[in-house]
Amino acid sequence: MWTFRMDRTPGFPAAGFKCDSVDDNVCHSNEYNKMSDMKRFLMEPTHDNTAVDSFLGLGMETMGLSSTMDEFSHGFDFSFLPDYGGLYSCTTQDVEAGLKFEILDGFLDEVEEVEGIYASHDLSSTSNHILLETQDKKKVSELLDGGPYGLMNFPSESYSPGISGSTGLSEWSKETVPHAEHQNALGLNEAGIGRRICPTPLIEDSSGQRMSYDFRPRKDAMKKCMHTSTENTFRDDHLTSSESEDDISVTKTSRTRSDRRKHQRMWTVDEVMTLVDGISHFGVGKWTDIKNNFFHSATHRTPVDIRDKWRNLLKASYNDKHNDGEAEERRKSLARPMPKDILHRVRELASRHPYPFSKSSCFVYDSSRSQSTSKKKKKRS
DNA sequence: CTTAGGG
DNA sequence: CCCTAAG
Repeated sequence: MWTFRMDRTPGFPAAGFKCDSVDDNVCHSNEYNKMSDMKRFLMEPTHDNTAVDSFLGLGMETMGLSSTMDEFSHGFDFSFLPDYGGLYSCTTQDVEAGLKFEILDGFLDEVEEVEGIYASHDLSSTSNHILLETQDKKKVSELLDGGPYGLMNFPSESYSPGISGSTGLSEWSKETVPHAEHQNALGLNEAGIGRRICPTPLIEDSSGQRMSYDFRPRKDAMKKCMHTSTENTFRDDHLTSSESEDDISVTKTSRTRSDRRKHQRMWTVDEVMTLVDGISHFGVGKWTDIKNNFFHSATHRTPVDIRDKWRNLLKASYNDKHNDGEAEERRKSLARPMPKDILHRVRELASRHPYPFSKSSCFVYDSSRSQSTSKKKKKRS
């Protein structure tokens, strides 16, 4: 089992930015060792995803997507990347890789929305598979050197999901859906997210009955691909075949587009960190900027969503601050243990930026510790 | 259209 | 997450 601890530093390459703090960009060398296992895992085609491919009819070649790759990559707009000296070691090939990744995910999203299925992003393993198959192994290796997953250097939002892997994340991430109703509907929140390997291509409903769907890509699917994200590409899988079946089994509830809270996607730790990074760069309140620069590829996560998340983070960090009581323990047993480091950063940023909470003065932070640790925050816009 | 706030 | 008001 891999245990990728989130010793991510402020300047993590997730967003392709350079922080004004010490470390910046590319993965730190000390992470290489940790990643080696994962790399090996990725390099080994032992996991037969071809079944999934054919099942979904998502074979890149089959769809002739490869031919359109150039078009895609050329039309992709990276102009949003500020010149923070932030270089993302992202070659054209990397971009294509990322695009392939996104495209596949785009189809998945399409499927999810249209069919109402949440086949979960387990299928992203398919993407990896394809990537690994289409790219020169050496090349892939290079890509991976930029991080646990080469495409993680893809300049947009947190492509670092891989790093967050670890069991801790899945524990944490599957909690964020408060309503059991959605949890059920999303299925993947129960077990899907966090384990992306799906040895079995069969999609089953909760009763174990196999279901068949038309996964052929649609016209607008392609269009959507351009802006689809791959945020939920966790890699914390440990091939627990026992759970793999649950990963895929998805329940389709009678939810329509009219329903509010359509797909409440839980925020991953990576996203949160990306958000924190974004806030440190642009400051609180510049949510469109943060969205465009740090969550560009995240179709969901509107500026408002980001703002909301920040609001919640503040609350979380606040709660985390002074509650060591018994109520906390009870809460923690059910909820995810939001990484302390993140909460610290949140608190730090919060002390720096006054959130426009005109009335709620319930967010009080002692500026004592945050000042001592301060030095990485830039200036407000 | 973007943000702040409240639901 | 959603909706709305306000700039």
